[in-house]
Amino acid sequence: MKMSTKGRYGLRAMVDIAVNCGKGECVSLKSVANRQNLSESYLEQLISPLKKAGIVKSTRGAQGGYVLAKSAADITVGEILRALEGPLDIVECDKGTASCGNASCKNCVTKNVWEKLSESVNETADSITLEMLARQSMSQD
Amino acid sequence: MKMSTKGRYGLRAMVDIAVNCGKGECVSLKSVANRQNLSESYLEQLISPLKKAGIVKSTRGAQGGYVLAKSAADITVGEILRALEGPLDIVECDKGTASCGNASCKNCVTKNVWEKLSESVNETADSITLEMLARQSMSQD
DNA sequence: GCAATTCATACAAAAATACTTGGAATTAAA
DNA sequence: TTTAATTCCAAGTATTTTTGTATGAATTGC
Repeated sequence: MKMSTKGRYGLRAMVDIAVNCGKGECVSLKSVANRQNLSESYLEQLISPLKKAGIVKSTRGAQGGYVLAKSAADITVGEILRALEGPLDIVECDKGTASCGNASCKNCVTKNVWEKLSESVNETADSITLEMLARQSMSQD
Repeated sequence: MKMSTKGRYGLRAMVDIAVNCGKGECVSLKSVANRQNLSESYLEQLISPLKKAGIVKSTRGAQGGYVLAKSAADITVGEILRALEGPLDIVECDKGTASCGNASCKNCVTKNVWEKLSESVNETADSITLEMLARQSMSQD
């Protein structure tokens, strides 16, 4: 039931990028790693799915780095976490036998539970934008 | 982000017990395991925390088994899952350094995110009672 | 006494997590 | 044009967690 470091570190990295690339300049992962006290090489792995999801853009080479691919107000926490962790479903119940015990899912009343939980997690995560977090972070410094 | 088999199997077992012990009689784990197609010895490990949490009662010896320790209407899914899985927190942020990177948690704007997610999961899980699930299950058979 | 059951604990295989390592490709700046 | 800084890519690895199994003791109805 716990979120892995992918989601935890990745969201922190996104807030860091949102805060530190205000003037069109991009930020290197190295600087993110230093500020956030994270391993740079591990961050590299986390940023990759974020790029594929169209959340950040990169420029290679010296002086390169990352910028948000769109406005922070248009990026939700849900979007970020799904890119990093896959579907935010507490239980994936579509395999039938896996959690139901019988292929027909006849007795699978628990399925409704997992669906409701997924719904509430996704709704909550989607209701928070990166801009909100960036604003909070900046008002603290 | 996924719930382990503890929560999945355990909740199914609880629904099974709620459905199959209507007349004050108790149900053996063996019968639960058979109906639900689960390993009996593994179920034994799952029922233990449920007993400690005061959700089921047991009687030992031949003809022994388990009964709900209180009315199914007074048992929530949240209660069951917390007994099985520990706190239903997507991230536990109280350790400071673990997810924040600095002990003072100064920049930990993500903490608010994890707290909101936890809140919505707990609220949703607590809004579903075992009675609702038992009713659904019985109406399907 | 015997069989059925809960209860307790230790062990083990498999899977997932959390990184590290090594290098290739790209590009701005010296 | 070299050099340093960076993204990008793919494996490899140690640790932890998960998902059970195995063994046996304790209890109790028949």
